[in-house]
This record gives sequence, C-alpha cells and structure tokens, in this order.
Amino acid sequence: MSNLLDDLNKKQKIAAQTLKGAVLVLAGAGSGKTRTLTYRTANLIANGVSPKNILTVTFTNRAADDMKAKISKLVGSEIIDEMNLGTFHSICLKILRNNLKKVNRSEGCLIYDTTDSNAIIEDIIFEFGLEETEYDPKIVFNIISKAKMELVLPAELTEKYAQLNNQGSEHFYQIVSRIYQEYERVLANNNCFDFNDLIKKTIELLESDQDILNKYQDQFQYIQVDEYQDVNHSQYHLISLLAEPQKNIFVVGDDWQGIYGFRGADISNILDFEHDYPEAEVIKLERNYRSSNNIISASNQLINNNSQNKVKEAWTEADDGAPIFVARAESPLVEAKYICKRINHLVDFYHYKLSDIAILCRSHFQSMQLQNQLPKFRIPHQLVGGVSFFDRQEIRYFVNYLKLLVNPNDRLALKRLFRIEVHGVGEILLSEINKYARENKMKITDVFESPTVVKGIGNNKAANIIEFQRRVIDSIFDLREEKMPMHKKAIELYERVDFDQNVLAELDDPEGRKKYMNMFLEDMADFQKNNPGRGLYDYLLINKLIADKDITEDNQEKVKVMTAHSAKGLEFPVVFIIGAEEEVFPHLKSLEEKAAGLNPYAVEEERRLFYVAMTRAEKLLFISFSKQKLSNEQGQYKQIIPSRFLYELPETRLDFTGVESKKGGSGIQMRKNVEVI
DNA sequence: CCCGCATTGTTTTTT
DNA sequence: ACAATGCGGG
Repeated sequence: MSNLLDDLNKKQKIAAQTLKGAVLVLAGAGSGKTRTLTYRTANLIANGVSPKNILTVTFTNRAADDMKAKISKLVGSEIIDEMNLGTFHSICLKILRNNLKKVNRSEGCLIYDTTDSNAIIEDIIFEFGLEETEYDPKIVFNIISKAKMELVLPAELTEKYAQLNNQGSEHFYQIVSRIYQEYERVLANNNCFDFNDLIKKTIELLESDQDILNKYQDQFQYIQVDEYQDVNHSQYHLISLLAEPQKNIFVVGDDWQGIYGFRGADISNILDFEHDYPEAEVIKLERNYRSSNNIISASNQLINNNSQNKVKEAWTEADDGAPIFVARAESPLVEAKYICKRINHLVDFYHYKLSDIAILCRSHFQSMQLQNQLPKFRIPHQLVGGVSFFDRQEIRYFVNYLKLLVNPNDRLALKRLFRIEVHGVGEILLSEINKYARENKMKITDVFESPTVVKGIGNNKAANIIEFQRRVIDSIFDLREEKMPMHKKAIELYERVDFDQNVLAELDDPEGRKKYMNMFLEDMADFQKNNPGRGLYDYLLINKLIADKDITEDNQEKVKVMTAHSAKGLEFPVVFIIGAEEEVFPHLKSLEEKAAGLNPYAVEEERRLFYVAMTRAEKLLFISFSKQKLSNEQGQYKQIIPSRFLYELPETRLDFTGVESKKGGSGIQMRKNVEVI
C-alpha cells in the first residue's frame, strides 16, 4: 500500500492524503477528479477507516458503477458491498426503507417518476374543477417540484413564491399550494414516493428523530460528494446535516460544468463552500490530462464568457493537435450524412474504433436524422438515454400489473390498467365511478362489482368492468398470496390476464412487442437468479432508479449517440457536436428565460453545457450546424443562425471551411490534407 | 353525451 | 414519440 498514491500528481496526492476536515477540490474537466476521489477512498481504507463509515455520493448511476469498479481494483472487491456508494436517490431510498413507518409509508412503497407525478397532478386539477389552461399541470408540477427541492412546505408556498417573481398572482399560488397539499396526500395514500421525496423525507426523518440522526451521523463519518456543483438545496441540506458533528466532508466539483439548474442544482453551493466551512482546504486540479491543447484552449476561451466563475485555470502539456473542425451543412439531413461519411473515413483511414466515437446533441429529437442515416452507411450505433427499454409502451403497460401486485394502494397503476383494458369506459365515466366510491366510502374495486349503480353505465359497459374485475383484479389478488419466484409469478400473471390477447393484440406490431415482453420476462428471471434474496419489489425499485439501464448488450463496437447531459463524466477520442445553432444550442427556452428576466443566467448554463460537450473530446472535435431547416409551414425553409458559442471560440484553433456549399456537392466542404491524428 | 380512433403538430436537459 | 385536437359512432 505504500505506493498506492504514486499514480497521482502532486496536487491530486495532497487531496487524497487529506483525510480529515472539510476539503473542496475544484477540478477542471479531465483533471483526474474521479481518479482522485477513488484513490482517496482507497487511502481512507488503507489508513484503517472502515468502509462502512464512508459515504460517497455520485450524481449518476454510471458514475457510481464506474467508481465501484475502480475502487475494487485498488482495495479488492469484497470491500465494495460494505461501502455506502451511490446516488443521492439510491442512498436515501436505503435509509427510508429501514424506516418506512416513520415517514408515513408501508411495505411495498414504490417510486413515481415524472410522468406518474404529472398524471397525479392532472387528476387533482380535474377533481378541483380547475381549468387546465389556467393551471397547466406541467407548470404546477414544476412549482411543486421546486418547492420540494427547496424544502418549502405547502403552507409556506404562497408566502415564499408569490412575491418572488411577478409570474402569477397570490391567488394562483394559493391554489397551487392546495394542489401541493393534495398531491402529498395522494402520494401517501398510494404508498408511493416521488423523486424529490427520497431526499425530502430522509431529511424529515433525520430531523424528527434524534436517535436516528445520531445513528447515521455516527455511521457516515467520512462524507464524499462528487459533482458538487450539481447539488440542489435539499441535497446540500442533507449532506450538511449528516456531516454536522465531525465535518469530515470532501467535495469535488467544477463550477464550469454545472448543468443541472433545471433540476434545482444551485451553483452557489460550490461557490459558498468556503463560507460554509471556514476551515476548508481548497485544492485546485488544473492540469488537464484528457484533451489536445486546441480543445482545451478553445473551451477555456468559451467558458470565460461566463460571469459566475470561480477563479481557476486549465492547462495541459499536450500538443495543439488537430484543429476543431467546424462545418455548415445545407440541412440537418446533409449534416447527418456528413457525419456518417466522416465516421467511415476515420475508421477506414485513421483506424479509430466505432466505440471511440460519440455524437452529442442538445435534445433527443435531434438524433432522429442520425438514426435514419447511420444504418444506411452501415454504422452500428447505440442510443444512450432516450427511450430506454423500460419506457417501451408494452413494458410500461405490463409493469402496472406488477406494481399493483406489490403495492395494492397504487391507484394510478389501477387507473392505467383500467384505461388499457376496459373498453367503452373513458376518463369521464371512470371519474364518475371514483366519485361514487368516495361518496359512499367504498373501495373503487367494490364499485367494479356492481357498476350499474353509477349513472351513465349501462349493462354493456358494466359487463366489461366486471369481466376486468374477474380476470385482472382477482388474478392479482390471488397471486399476491402465492409464494413463488417473482419471474414465475409474472409469467403466471401474464397468462392469467392474457396480455397477448387483451393488450398486445390491440397495439401495432404485436409480434415485435411480444419479443420485447419475452426479453423483459427473461430479464426478471436473470435478476432473480443473480439476487436470490430479492423479489419483485426490489426489481421494480431498481429499475425506477436506474434510468439508463438497457437490456441490449453494451460495450459493443458501436458509435454512441447521446445528449450532452448524459455525456457528462465520459470521454471519447472523437466527438461530434451537432446542431450548434441558436435556439437549439443555446436552447430557445434559455433565451426566452433570459429575455423575460426569469433567469439571467440561463444562457450561461447552456454555455457550460457546450463546454461539457467540447471537453469530452480527447483528440478530434467536430462541430456542425445547418444552414436552413424545414419549418412547420409546408415547404417553407427557415434560415438558421449559427450558435453564438461558435463565435466565442478562438479562430486560430478552428478549421472553419464549411461556410459556402459546393455546387453539386454534398453541401459540405472541408479543407483538404489537414493532418488528422 | 361520451368514447376512441385518426390525424396533426411539437419536442430541454434527468434522478 | 407524444399530446392535443377533431370527428364519427354508439
């Protein structure tokens, strides 16, 4: 162990050797931030700290897995299971599961995602008899979500937000406050958490029970947080609470890479760290080991256009390398073709592997042209993020049965099953049934037994409802009691409700969907085999928290297509950034928010995101945009303005030759004979 | 009156 | 890919 830290540079070594007290590591992109955190963890263990007493929080599951793999290489894999390493959400869930009763939940409690939350809010707005035009569920949910991240309670909402901006009157916020209150009640009733609850309820638990607080403060003696610039107020509060007695808190971050403002991330947490912990040691890692000098210098110049920055440099000893290639295409289609040609060229003549290459975009929809073109050029690709396996329609449908099996209180899952399965009864009549159940203090499934009591439901509709009750609800009820491996239970349920006939047959391409259903059932069997002690409940929870889980095999020889957000923390020899256009990157919404005075820093966040995208590249960076694209009116072309960020890059480091389209050519010109290594 | 299909228009980023 | 609209049928 004596030479454990020899792999680090001087600054990194200092960071990894500072084991006590508050430490802020300000680290630029590619400066070995994760590496430092990994080695520090190993060093803590080498110095006799028990892995149980270390809490390491990352921002994504990918980062957590990555770090686990690296730490186990240094200290052995048997230690990993003892450590507390994961995202805020997964660590909080672990704490909550041990204390469900104390946070007003019970066994079987599941997690609602953003879509689920929105559906609940929509229902409440409908029930309250409010106009959706006046109370847009998405806007209402955003306000509530923000309140929960800022630990603002329903009763405080009006006071805290009404004056804050002139968006909406006091009356508006009073109504939102009532929706918020009802939303919280429904979550408790349905025995579910939303994403924000995981953090918020953990804080409430710790603050309401001194014994529990002591227990966790005692357990987490060494706290480490990665990507500290992306921490939101509730997460900050939680960390402060846990670190309180010992103040052994080690945070790593880069204010230049804060890109989660929309999720409540508050960059002032990192900017104020020294204020919060006056004794804090600040270590800057400024040497970049990742990229060529052209990439580093250009991205530095870009980021220095932001006003809110901590003072830090980024430098390298690397050569200039190739210039950054900037190209303009006639249209998004030509842009996609250009990228395909470039990729083939890089593979054929420069021996890059497909897995060395990533294509980054601002928004998912931009990848559509690529998804069409890449196969035409015979380039295998993998879409990272986007529509994941578990978001497939048929899988989402089937998961509703499983949710109800685990958590009979999940009214949302019940509602969705009803809407899929029962024909002739839609939104309006279902809410009548709901109303009847509520007024007569009955369970909704009791009304299903004799539905004709509800006005508007005749014999035909009633027969459908009763059939649903027998085939679906009763099957779920019976199977809940059965003791058998979860995948067997799922298959049994699949057959008893006759999913093929009643659901798949109604959708397009039932054969194709059936294949995915089989993959899903196989995945459950695999999970059961690998985790014998766990059940359906764990399976559902884990899949909820791991958004980018994909059943298709990864690490293949494929080009990766993803958003700049999901590329954070990754690196690739070759990076393409597409759609470097005003209103795309920077996104239109950010321009609007800035213009409306709602968020003067909205465009700065876009710039940081562009910085993140650029600094993913090690050797080659291509940035492209289109000259025009089809606008919504038929046949009309809309002229595109190149992204302001392009003009902020130093011209000496660019190869910008795609301005004019070559007549009869593809519309793209690139300078010939540029040395590309 | 209400359901459900079809068509049409529109997409921020994620745990 | 999804939501919001419009329209025909029950």
